[in-house]
Amino acid sequence: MLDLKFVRENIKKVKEQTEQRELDLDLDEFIRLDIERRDLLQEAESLKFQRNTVSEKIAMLKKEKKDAFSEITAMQEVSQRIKELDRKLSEKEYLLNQILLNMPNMPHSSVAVGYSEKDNPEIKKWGEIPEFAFKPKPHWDIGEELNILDFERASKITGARFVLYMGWGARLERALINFMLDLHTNEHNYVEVLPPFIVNRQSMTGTGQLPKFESDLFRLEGYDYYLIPTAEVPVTNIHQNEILKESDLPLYYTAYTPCFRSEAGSYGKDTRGLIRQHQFNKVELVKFVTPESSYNELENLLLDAEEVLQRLGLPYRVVSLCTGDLGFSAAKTYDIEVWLPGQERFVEISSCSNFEDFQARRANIRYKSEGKSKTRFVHTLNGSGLAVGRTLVAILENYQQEDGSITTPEGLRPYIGGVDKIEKTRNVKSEK
RNA sequence: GGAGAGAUGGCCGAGUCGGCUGAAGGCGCUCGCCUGCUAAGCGAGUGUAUGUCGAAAGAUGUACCGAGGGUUCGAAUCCCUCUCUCUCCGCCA
Repeated sequence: MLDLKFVRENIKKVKEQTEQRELDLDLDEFIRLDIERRDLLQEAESLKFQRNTVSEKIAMLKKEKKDAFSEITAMQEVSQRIKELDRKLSEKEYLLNQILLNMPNMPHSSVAVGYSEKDNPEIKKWGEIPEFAFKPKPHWDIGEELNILDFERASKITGARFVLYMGWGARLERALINFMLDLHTNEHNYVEVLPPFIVNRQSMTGTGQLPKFESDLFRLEGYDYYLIPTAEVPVTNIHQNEILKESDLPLYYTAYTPCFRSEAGSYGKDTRGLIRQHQFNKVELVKFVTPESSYNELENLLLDAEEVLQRLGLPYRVVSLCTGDLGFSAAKTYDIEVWLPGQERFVEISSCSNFEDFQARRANIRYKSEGKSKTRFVHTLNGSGLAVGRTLVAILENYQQEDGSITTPEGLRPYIGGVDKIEKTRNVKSEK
């Protein structure tokens, strides 16, 4: 959420911004409501002052057994008027808040202006695109041939866009989770967190998924609860409504969670394989930092995520999202895209963002330095470290051998009992 | 799911029959004094949000005692609804 005062004072900038994103927000209405709200507030407050003073006087009069009838009748009217003003006021505030909650963050000045992902500048590249003496296969073929990914049975169990990992597939996924968590906790100083996978409306609003993106979420029937679309939501909301000590900052958290996304509106996109699933695993990195340090922290967050790919020997590039491709809550985002030889394309495997105080304001996460009285909003950041399913995809496609087996990345071997090669997992075929 | 108890400031903990209670008292913390050092002692201060005045220091208004609503001139105190915590029973990994 943007600061009301900021919007008021920078209405032109905000307008340009929302127009560029083709958002339908009535900012003139916003200005009008803001003025009305302040007028109402002023009137209500001066009446309340009057009521408080006279009420005290009434108490005195009663104590002295004197008559207070005229004061009381006068205040009856004042109270009625206050009630009316308060009602109008909360109406205006509600409307203002709705507009604010639907207003996206302002991009950082270093973000390139552009309209789509084609305009995202490439920041860096790492690793060699592997050469194959044969035609590399896409992971869905590899996975099914090795009997480690079963899409058919998953759709029987649940439906489309779910996957069943079997044997070495399941083992590899678990190994990746452990590998990532160990790297971030042992070497990058993150505290491991295992949060609830179901959150309430307030948490979803705090990080910016609600109210605008309800259709992307799975909601529990009969509750105001949602399945998390990313660990960002529960982990960022750990400190919802808290005032942190500056000396405790920066806070680094890492969490493994499954992520649930309805993928509404993505029909026909990535329908094969496990690139786009309703449920996938992710190890997330979340930071709470001071405003002064947040952009430096973003660079380091990116490096922490990149290191996972480097240790796994997977080639990737980093792009910086342009203004048109930037997410709702982010001020700046780097996407890491891993190379998938089976599909001959780069696919997003991590997204590292600085939200500045956008989420902190929504979730009311502040900090205070020792001895000083003023509180400030923290800056929050998060990044995937990494999307586990897509990492598994990248390993299958980049490490595939001509005989159909998979060489395992050296860095991962301690997590899979030292095996250097994955071959066919035994499968039970039905006779139909 | 059933029965009961509770929710007050950084923490503990008072708040009588509704009225100088933003909230006693204690602890903690900050600053100052005192003191060979430490400890103890003494004094002052110590919430958040937002508005107004002020260059600033600061002064001042309003709101906030789990959340929302109601009664009242006036509510932490009375009434209603909800949420959460705890205890007991049931069920369950």
